[in-house]
Amino acid sequence: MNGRVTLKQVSEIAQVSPSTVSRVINQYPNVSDDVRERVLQAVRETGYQPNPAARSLARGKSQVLGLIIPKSAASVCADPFFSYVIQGVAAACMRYDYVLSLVLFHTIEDESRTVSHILSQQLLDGVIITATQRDNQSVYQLLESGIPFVLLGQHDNDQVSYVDSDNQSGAYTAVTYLLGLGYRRIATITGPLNNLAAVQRQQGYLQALRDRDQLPEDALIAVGDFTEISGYTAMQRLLPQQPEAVFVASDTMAQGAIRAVAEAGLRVPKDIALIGYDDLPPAAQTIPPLTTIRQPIKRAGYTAVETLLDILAHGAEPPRRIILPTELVIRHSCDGVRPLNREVMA
Amino acid sequence: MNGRVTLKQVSEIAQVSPSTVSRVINQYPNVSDDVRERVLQAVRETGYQPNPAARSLARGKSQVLGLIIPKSAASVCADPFFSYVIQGVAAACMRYDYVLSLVLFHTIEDESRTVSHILSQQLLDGVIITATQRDNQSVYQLLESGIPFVLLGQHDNDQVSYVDSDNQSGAYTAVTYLLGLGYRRIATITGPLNNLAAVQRQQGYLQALRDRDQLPEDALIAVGDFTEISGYTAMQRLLPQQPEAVFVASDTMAQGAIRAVAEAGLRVPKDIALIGYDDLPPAAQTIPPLTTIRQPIKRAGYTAVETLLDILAHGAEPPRRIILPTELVIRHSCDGVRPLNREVMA
DNA sequence: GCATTTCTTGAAAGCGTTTTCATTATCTTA
DNA sequence: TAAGATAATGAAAACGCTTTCAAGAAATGC
Repeated sequence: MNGRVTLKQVSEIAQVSPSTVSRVINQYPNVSDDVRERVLQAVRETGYQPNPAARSLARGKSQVLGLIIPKSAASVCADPFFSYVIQGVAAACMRYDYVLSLVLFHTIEDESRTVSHILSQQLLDGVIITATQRDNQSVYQLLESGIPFVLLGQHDNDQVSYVDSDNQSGAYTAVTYLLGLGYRRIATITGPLNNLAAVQRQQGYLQALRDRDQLPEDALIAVGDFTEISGYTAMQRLLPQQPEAVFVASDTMAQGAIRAVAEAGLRVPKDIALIGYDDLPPAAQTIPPLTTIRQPIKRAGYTAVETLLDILAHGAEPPRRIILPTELVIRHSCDGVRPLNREVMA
Repeated sequence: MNGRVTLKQVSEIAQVSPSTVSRVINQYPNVSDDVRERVLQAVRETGYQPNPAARSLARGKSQVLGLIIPKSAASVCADPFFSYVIQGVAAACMRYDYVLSLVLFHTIEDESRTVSHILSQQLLDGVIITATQRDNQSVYQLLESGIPFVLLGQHDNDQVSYVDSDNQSGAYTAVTYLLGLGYRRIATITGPLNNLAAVQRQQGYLQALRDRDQLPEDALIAVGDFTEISGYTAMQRLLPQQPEAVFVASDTMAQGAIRAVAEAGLRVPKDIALIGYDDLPPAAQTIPPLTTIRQPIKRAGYTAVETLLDILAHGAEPPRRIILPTELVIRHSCDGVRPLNREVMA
């Protein structure tokens, strides 16, 4: 029938009290089978759907989750990373019947003001925040406010629950793979060092070298900021050092690196091998297609929601720490021949 | 004070009835100045924030807007278009104090089921839907349901309100620009022809040719589907026709086209000029940087929300049709020298 | 200066659920 | 089979706001 059926009307049709209908709807155990069936029948007939507002009011929960992305508009667009996060989170919200409230910031100044504004609305049951900056203020605001939240990305504070992918191990795998192919003088282009993920990838890089008794050289480490152009300039700085291979901490930067290599009249992978990180769609379309480390961004978003719901149900203690595994995706940017020193990969 | 202050508590502090507080909060005119001031003072003191659930219930409005993106997960990610849409919509929702509920579909089968599910929830005050497919079912479902909605993209049905950018004029500008530079034998790579925007861009292309007395040739029209790879193959089909310039209906396809040109041993823009459409960030990073038509996607999202709110406030009649202008962004993919036939651009 | 209109305010009835509490009906168990 | 425990149900009170209605106060018109 029409969409404005109320619980009371259902109760009249089923000849029971509203309380009982509510119990059936919410799957309480203490309802006799025949009554339950009668109610369900009435629900089916009428097409009854509980009114979310009334439910929120009575239960004191909004059934709304916030996704806070504290990044300027420009960078959200440029980076498909956020598309994936949003997708994963949206899918999970859908799946668990939550409404997703998306909060994007345009400027840093907005951020703290808006976060506290958001929180004071008592609108959100919980929050997911993507904050990879090490010193992000919003995280502390959330912590202080006591609202349940999950961070996408890691954090030092031992009260925060987070979901992240294993940056260090991903980087380690990448570099070990390059070493296994026989490459030496492996350089890296890192992300911005105030970004925890960037630091962890760098550490994975260093660890892999050390485990194979390679001495890391400062000259082989160029700092970027995850943008294409920064990959381009970083690579230009690296080229005089004549690295045989480069571990680039993001696919986007790898694109820039490829560009720099090409402009220098060199070839990937013949003259220099490149391995990226992220496995975003453009990675498969570079020339040559990029060998890279896939991180399960979408799944991380999904998992973050599930973790948040778990916290909502069972409390924030103990904090949840979830690290998702990464995966090596082999394409053709490391296919250069390195007959010397060739080893079998672990 | 704490976040659980209720209107009634405020009313006690201000020594007025709850009704009066409500009137002040909602900016009703009929409140004497001194009373209003007393109430506002109490609100400030307590940090009172209205409870959204209670308000929704009483008003019968949820203050939630839905954004429906009927696209498979993969394509949403691949296409930054949607990032922009989401941003614009999210920003506007924020601005007007609405909650954004994001609805993404994974499969087409999901679509109609989920749309009706969504609608039956009586959760959404209104909906924005991005549907560029000409025969999209969801649009009819929305129409039938009577829920207020705005389409991002155009539609034949004369009851639907929409916001879109001016595809035909954008394409017209692009082709006219090429003609003005002296190029002849201008080809086009179109989007999928079940997509209205794609068709309109094609029409703009045709019209521009006709207006300059150029005869369109079927052999110079290659159909793509907005993906990089389709641009690549379309360009391969076009090359034997030796076009001097190509109007490519999306930047993403233009990237593929550049790739095909490069592989054929030719150069953009020296041997063949290319002009794109969209002006997404990657456009500036192609080699050479892409001259393109900028469409204000984010602004369209923002405007769609404003239009929807207008409909919510004043009814869906008459349907709103908003066409936003596009803009020519000149970079370096049309810089080839064409000494013959050079004309002044209109 | 009295009747009429207009303003300002408060009381109270919703809005559609959930949930507590009390009541009755149904089992156990001795 | 009586007493106590347990299960199934309904009445009614929240939840926190908006809004209608009525009443009293102030302003207006003649």
